[in-house]
Amino acid sequence: MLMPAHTPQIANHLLATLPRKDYQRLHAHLDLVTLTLGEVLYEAGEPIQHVYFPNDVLVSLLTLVEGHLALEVGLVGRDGMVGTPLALGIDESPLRALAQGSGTAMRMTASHFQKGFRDSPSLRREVYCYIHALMAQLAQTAACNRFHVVEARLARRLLMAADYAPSHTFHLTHEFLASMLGVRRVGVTKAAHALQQQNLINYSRGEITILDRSGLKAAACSCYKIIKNAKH
Amino acid sequence: MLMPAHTPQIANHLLATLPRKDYQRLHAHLDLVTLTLGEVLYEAGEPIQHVYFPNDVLVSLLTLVEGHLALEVGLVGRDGMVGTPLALGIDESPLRALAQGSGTAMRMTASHFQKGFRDSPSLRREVYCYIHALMAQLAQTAACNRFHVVEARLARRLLMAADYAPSHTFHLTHEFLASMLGVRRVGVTKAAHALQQQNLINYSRGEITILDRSGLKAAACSCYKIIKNAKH
DNA sequence: GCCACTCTGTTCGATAACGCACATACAAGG
DNA sequence: CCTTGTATGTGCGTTATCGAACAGAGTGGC
Repeated sequence: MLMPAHTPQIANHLLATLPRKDYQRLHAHLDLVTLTLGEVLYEAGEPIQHVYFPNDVLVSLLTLVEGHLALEVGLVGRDGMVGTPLALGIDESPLRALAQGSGTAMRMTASHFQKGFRDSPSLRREVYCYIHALMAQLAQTAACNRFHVVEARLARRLLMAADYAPSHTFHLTHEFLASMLGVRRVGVTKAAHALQQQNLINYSRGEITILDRSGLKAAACSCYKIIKNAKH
Repeated sequence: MLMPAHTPQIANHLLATLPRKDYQRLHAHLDLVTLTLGEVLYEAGEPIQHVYFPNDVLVSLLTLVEGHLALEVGLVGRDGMVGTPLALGIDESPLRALAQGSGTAMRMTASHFQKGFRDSPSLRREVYCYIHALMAQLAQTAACNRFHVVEARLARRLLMAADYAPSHTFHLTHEFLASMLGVRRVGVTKAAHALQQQNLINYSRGEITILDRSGLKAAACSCYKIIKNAKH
């Protein structure tokens, strides 16, 4: 892994690739926190209190559209950060940030982040680069939502969950996935059923296991590869 | 308007709100260019040669998905710039930038922009703020593509065209709109027909006129207002 | 062992959009 | 005038998804 020897718990790529000097200055203000499924890191339209650098947890970014449940438009894992608007000089986001499972992240208050951001050119470079990747992800998601069928989108979503989750099993109910994908729960049930019959996944009462990763890739839309490759 | 007296042709908001001193330093490297419908300002995955600050022209950002025509995921008008990846330290975009009509923009080479960007804190602030608004637009588009019917999305798209176009009539064929919205040409024909029967618009062979702006707003999805309000 | 709850599976008709094919209509040029 | 090309309109059967309602099935508490 990329993490420096003196901080074994830092799996976040943005932090891990900082020069040691820059990292140590930030270190004093970074807290290791544990996030739980369903935790709202910030709400759309409200001031961002903290930024988060996920280690082994997935955070989703959701848009709120009237008459619909929140729709997922982006996913942040250990290669990103939650709270990018602060890096752009904005103190709130139009999106809600929601933890997708249990795991750890490095947390920093907004003001400490802003100071650290000013003082570290390396951090700025990393974060701006990540913002670019996130924009690519938002654009790809827009296209994916338009063109691809539920089954392919579900496969993509499960692959992304698996990439960031600590284990190959994770907790996601059909109901919850339906909200993320912006479809009915029944739509997810059907798609998940189809994937299970192809022996790609297995699930029961919210516990999903990936059986055949490459098969699932074949069932997913090309957006999976595109988004993955955008992060470099 | 916001444009300084000494540069009557500068209608672009980002440039117009710069302090005079900062603007004058940039001025030497800014060219007034005329864009024509269909002109590609940069291609996805190829180095960005110039940035553009639109005056009275609309530029759309398109994602390329295999098996489909390019889908519009964002629109840049006089309140934005084309070439934001350069501000994030990236020299190419995953998106294609396409001029949506004839009009003028201020153009700058990539390297001059990067230098000007380093030297002007005001420009940086403006551009980062715009990047935030653009991200909000991408996210909203993703949701809009998922939830809203063609007629509402068409209405929104026409309103946005009208907001940035010099006149209330503009040239957009059904075929072209279909590609932007990611639907069949027939879908646009039907939706446009419906809007025309409600006396909201009028069109013939690509020339579209808006007859009832507020009526069209009512027919459009709420995304129109949301995206507009995000730009401040 | 029973109850309440959550999660998953199934069915129904309705609808929006699809792909394809063809018909009309208008404009420009020889 | 006639041809060619572009733009728009229409009809057809098909598919993905919707909304709503209900039927099992596993899990945990009492």
